[in-house]
Amino acid sequence: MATQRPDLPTPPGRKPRRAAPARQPLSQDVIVDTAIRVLDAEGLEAVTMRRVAQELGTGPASLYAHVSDKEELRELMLDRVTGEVVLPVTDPARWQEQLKEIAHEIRRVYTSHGDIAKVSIGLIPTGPNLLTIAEAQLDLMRVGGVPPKIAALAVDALGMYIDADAVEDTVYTARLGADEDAWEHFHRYLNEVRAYFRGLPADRYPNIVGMVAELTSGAGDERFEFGLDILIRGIASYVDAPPSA
Amino acid sequence: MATQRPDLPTPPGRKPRRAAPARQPLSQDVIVDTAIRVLDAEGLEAVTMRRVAQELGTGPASLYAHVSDKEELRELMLDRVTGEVVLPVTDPARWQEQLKEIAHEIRRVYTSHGDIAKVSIGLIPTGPNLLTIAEAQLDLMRVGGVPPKIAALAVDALGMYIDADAVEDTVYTARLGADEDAWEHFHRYLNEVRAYFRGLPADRYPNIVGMVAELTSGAGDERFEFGLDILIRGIASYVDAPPSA
DNA sequence: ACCTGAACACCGTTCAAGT
DNA sequence: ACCTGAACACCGTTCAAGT
Repeated sequence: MATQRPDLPTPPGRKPRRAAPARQPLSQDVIVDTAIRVLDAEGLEAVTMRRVAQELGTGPASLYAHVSDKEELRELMLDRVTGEVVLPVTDPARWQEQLKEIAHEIRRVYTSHGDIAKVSIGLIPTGPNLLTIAEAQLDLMRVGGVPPKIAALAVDALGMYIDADAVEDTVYTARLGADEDAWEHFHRYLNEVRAYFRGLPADRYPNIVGMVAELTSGAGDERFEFGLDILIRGIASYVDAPPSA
Repeated sequence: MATQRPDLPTPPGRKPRRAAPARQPLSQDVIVDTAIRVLDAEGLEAVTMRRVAQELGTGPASLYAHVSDKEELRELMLDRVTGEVVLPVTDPARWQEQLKEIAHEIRRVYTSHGDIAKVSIGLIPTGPNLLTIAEAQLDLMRVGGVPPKIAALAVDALGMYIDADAVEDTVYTARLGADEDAWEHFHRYLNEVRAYFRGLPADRYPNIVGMVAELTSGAGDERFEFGLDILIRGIASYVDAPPSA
């Protein structure tokens, strides 16, 4: 590695080999790394070709040798991130609980990476890490006795629910930059919504007005848990009871 | 209206009152109208401030007198579109079916307006039309005996599912412009996915490889129906049986 | 093969100036 | 009050040219 002795200063008149070599040789990996760093710090909107290139000390055109376009970069980011999801070993006795554990784990990983869930929505999962997750979910439903067709659709429905929830979580926390106290801002907004609902004409919206508390409660984990429960109950209802349709 | 006699040509030397008056006086309504026209024809991405302004024969700056920013315009578009949703009159005996009917109706309206569902995802519904839909859903669950807390969360979960499905539907049909046969393109892509799944290592992805048919079937209505069924079954499971949590 | 500068055809938003 | 031109600070992508 060291063909040079760094303890001696460069002799006068000797030029460094290159003016300013890019710190790291460009590659798909370092591009995705950098993009994720920007994502974590400033959200998906900040991940532009130009911004990523700048972060790497080069121009935007240089990225196109390693990534076909911005959409591909986003999908590569998603698959990298989903690699952080830790999956349980299938335990037939706990298939419903483990299905929930996976959902919680995906949610944890997504919400720790800005609004990456936006990339996932409406995308057929083909990246290796997303496939591994689907495989684990299918395995749990198989041992649980869920009919294959239902299981396939359930993977879809679960994915949609997790994605949509993660996006919702980040929309309000990421709407304002990281400089403001996002959580407090969200609560202020929630209070505005509550007041707005309460002020609605009760004759036109009797159910909404009568359920303001329920509609604006559980902002986070609790709400997610309940929705998940609805889904898992629905899935479990097909065990030994084929769909009527 | 006519203070001028249009059958006679303008006398020489008489100038028309104004050089080229904008066809319609600018207003929030005509801006939203125009934006939706662009959405229907070319999708949400094409709805830019500049494009809408151009369509109205003016500059982008002119829109800011009627709309605070692009995000507000998008939300106004969403609420306008949801006004097309036709709601059933609550029939207690058919609450589950009617809940499904509403879901289908929203899906129909969304998919007929490009990828407008993208605006809905992760947005607390506050527009009058979205509130009317939520009110109808809550009413059905109330007469069905669903506990209020579950009903509130179910509105959320249903919304997420419908939104995510509508986005998925449009991602692949709208990805290529309207000039190509989008449906055929989608089928070709689906076949690629099938071949890709089939070629996966069966020892690592036994469930996926063994369920290729189920995983890539029902592209449209059928898949939506099944997912909806899972959700409604889950919701119904709470009737006279409070949540364990 | 990989990288780059410069250009092309776009963005959202602001603001001083006009009517 | 409403509208506008011009400007500012950005975009994604292409392409001929360099090494």
